[in-house]
Amino acid sequence: MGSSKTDNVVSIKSRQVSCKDCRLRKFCLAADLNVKELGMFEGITQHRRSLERGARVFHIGDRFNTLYTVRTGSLKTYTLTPDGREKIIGFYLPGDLIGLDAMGSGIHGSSAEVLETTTLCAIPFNRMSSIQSKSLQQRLLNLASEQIQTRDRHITLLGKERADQRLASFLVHLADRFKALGYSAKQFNLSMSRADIGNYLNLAIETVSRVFAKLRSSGLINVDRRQLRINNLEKLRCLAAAEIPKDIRIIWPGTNLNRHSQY
Amino acid sequence: MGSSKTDNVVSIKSRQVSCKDCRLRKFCLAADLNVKELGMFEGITQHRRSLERGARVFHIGDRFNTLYTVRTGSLKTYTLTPDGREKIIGFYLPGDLIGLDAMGSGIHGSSAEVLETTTLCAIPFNRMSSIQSKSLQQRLLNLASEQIQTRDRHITLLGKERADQRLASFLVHLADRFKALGYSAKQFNLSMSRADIGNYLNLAIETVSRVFAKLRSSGLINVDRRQLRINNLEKLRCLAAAEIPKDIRIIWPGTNLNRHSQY
DNA sequence: CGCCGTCTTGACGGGAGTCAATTATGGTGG
DNA sequence: CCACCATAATTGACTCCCGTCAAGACGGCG
Repeated sequence: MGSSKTDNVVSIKSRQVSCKDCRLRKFCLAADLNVKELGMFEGITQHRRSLERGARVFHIGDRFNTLYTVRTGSLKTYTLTPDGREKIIGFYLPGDLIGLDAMGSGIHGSSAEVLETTTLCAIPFNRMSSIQSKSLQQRLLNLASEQIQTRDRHITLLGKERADQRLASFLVHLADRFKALGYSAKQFNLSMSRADIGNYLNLAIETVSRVFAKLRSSGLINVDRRQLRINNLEKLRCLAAAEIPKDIRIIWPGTNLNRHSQY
Repeated sequence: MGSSKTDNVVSIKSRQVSCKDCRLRKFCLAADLNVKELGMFEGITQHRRSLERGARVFHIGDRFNTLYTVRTGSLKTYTLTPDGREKIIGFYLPGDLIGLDAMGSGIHGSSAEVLETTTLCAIPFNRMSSIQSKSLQQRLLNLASEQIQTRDRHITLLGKERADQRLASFLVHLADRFKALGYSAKQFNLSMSRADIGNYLNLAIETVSRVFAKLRSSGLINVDRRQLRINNLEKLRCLAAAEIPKDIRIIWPGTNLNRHSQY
């Protein structure tokens, strides 16, 4: 079925929040626009009906023509491995822009799938380009650049060798993002499954489950299904960062560096 | 010292190849420029003296002001982990553009270090922006987008569970890039150390060495120090894709052949 | 030749993957 | 309301790939 869900877009202007008043504007493409530019931008942006869990926004191989900003909800993007399994690249929250990776080739190299009931703003790329706005061009470039840095941080995260560090980093990063959005950093729910988390972090689903259990029993977090509460964000952050450099072993030979029970 | 190496840039116009005749132009920012634009672009681009192995082009935390295109040689970029070790994000070959990740924040989030004697073209970002060229803007955006896709492929590569798949993927990717540059895909030398490769692929240096040995003993490649010869690129590609060619067997030491060594 | 950094090779143990069984949850229909 | 099932998640047992430690080989260079 491909990207059939992009068909029959119904603009629900009556219920839409105008870009001018949108509290997510500072995150999105329209961040730096003046009033006139904002009007033009709003004119081409389509506020789409909500999508249900599992719906695909675009798929690998689809022709690129639209950028999307998450308004509410969340989604994941993934590529396909040569043997046909999905590899999750990122999770996207309100304010995030998706589709940037396809501008270069004109073909989507990843798929985007909704994790929960989600609403998006759709921004036709051609029409957007026709808005001759220096601010908009600049903003687009900056967002692309930021996404490169985001990828770099993800790659760095995947370099952490131990499973608890990777999961802790993931949770801390989520907490920071929710905080930046004005939500609670300590309490939120995970819209992605354990399988998604494991896929994202290169961990088996059982390992994710076990690390959750360990973090819970150590008191750092509470988890019940998708509900997460972080009891000690700072210690979690330390765990995420704490890798024991090899030199420390040389400095304190024979020390029992029990790496698991310190938190 | 920071980015002191960017000081005292000496333009060696006398020996420089003009952008117009540069065989790497189709890869670089100047790809789509018309004659007039090309002249302006060439006017602001500085062709820098060669850098020696270990030289840093920019460092994490440096203020961003210049994009660089690799003319000859190669380099690596890396971030720092929270505990201060480097995590290699990518290797860059002639034609590649570096620095794009810093446009958004204005601060470099990664460092770039030369792996061998290398020459760069330096493109001051402000002056480039002052060239009001639609083609140039577009090209910049496309390259940023492509780098996002490159990162996504790298993340996908890191998701491969077995060490030989990751290393094979790495070698195949290198081969493809050399071929695209007009060099031999079958024979080239690795400008990066085993430690760099391991860091890039999330493998211990010993594992890299062992997998090289296995690939050599299975006849897929020849390696002597940094010299690499690929004897069977297609089978290497299959291994990278986790598709197992029937007539190749790689015997792992201390492993019974039950499970994975059927190839 | 001795020093040093890079790389290789061997031995060993552990963290996490795999397999499997159990529980919890949610949706559906009788 | 409960039986029924599918999916998600947990937990246990076991295996094994690869990281770690250690020693040695191989240049390159003064």
